Amino acid sequence: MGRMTGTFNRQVYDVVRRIPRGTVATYGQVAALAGRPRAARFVGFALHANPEPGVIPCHRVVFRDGSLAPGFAFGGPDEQRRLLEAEGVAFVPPDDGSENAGAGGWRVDLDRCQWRA
DNA sequence: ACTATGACCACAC
DNA sequence: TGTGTGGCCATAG
Repeated sequence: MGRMTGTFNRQVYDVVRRIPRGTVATYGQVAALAGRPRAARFVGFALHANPEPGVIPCHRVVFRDGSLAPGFAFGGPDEQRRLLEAEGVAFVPPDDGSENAGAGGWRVDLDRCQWRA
């Protein structure tokens, strides 16, 4: 395994690894903890290049809004939501009042489950 | 060696 | 209140 990760990515993975079970962190939050408050965008790419699936809990990283990533790599947003619910993460229905949506409408209750460093 | 692009978020107008 | 744009890491072609 050659060095395929730069300093920033390693910082990101290290932060994500420290997210406690049953809690979630936002991309911006991870970016800030990694030392790049304005690099939330690159956190997404860093996690997409997840070198150790199953080891790095990238499913605990969500949008600032609490919504999940549209193209989750482990089997779709529905799988990510399943993993989070299994850990006891609380979800809230869409503001619209329409709960027919799958994982797209439901969002994580950041008020209660966001990780605080 | 250079260009293009990708799981986002905060701010200006 | 809504829309547009900048930020700036790493990888592939």
